[in-house]
Amino acid sequence: MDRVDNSLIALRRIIRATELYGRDLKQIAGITAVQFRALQIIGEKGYATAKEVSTRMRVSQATVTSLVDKLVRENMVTREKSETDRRQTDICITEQGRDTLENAPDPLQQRFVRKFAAMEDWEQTMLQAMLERVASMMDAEDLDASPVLDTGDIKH
Amino acid sequence: MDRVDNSLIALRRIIRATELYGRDLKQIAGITAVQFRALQIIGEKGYATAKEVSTRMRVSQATVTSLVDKLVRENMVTREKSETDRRQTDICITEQGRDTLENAPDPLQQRFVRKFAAMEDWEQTMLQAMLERVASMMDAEDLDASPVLDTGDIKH
DNA sequence: TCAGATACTTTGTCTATCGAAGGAAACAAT
DNA sequence: ATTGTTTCCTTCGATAGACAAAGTATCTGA
Repeated sequence: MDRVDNSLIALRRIIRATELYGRDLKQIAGITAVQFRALQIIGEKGYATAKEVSTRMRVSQATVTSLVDKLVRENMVTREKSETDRRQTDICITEQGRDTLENAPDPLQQRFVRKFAAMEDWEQTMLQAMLERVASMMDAEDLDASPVLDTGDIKH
Repeated sequence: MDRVDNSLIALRRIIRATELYGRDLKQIAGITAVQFRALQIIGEKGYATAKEVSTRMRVSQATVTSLVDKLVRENMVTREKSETDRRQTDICITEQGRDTLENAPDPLQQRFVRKFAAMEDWEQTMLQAMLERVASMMDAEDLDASPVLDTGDIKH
């Protein structure tokens, strides 16, 4: 009967771990988790519109504007008026932005990845299935998950 | 090979769901997730010192001060000088604070709890085990997990 | 062509968070 | 006792993230 409770507690611990990691990242790498998420999205194709970032991160456009302001100040990205639709602004990643993307530390994921790799094959499969199950239990809509674990793609 | 990736994506979705829920809570219930966490801790015994809240939430005392300021403004808690150690301030929950604690909506947990309840017995057990496993994969230290799912204990 | 939609920025406001500095009380050691 | 240290809390100033509302520029469909 308190399987639910224990499951929820575990969930809290997981979420908490990512929160704390976000704070570390800020201190260590000089970029915040949120800025990093935005940078990741921009980095995927090398550029992105504000709208796209806004939609994918699920924040308002105003928020994206101020986020991009900071990234511009830090020379991670540049703004360039779109040629095709002059209402749009392409936010383009710079060399330095790429650099940051590639070199940001990701101790949290590494910890996960390391332990994951150490598991038995069947256990990995099971874990994946379970996590996906929980995810669909918790997010109603079909969310774009990318903006969240704060920490870039996995480097194997 | 991309079992890790898919697992991480699922994890991101889970975390994202809790983030979005926090924003909803704020709009609907007029209290933010963070304030709610603090209120929960205070509510456990009916009172708590700033230090205790700070330690358990893992934020600075300065943060707790401003957090408590807001809770005081909203009549959720009161400050009272401790009798035993006059450096300390007891933060005491009020009637209204208790009320908020009891009546805050927790749609996210409810969604989880509902679906959890619908699962087979063996599946519940398995899920719990898996979540606990992931939690221990992600948090190095023995964290106090309580301040995180933003949303109070489960009402069965 | 022009009215409405769309994309973005600006402005102003909130919350959450921190570090540094400081007051007040408690404790410790002579 | 007195003096020095530590602990607890608050104040102050700063920053990030977030949003709403209002404004600007551009596009599109009728």
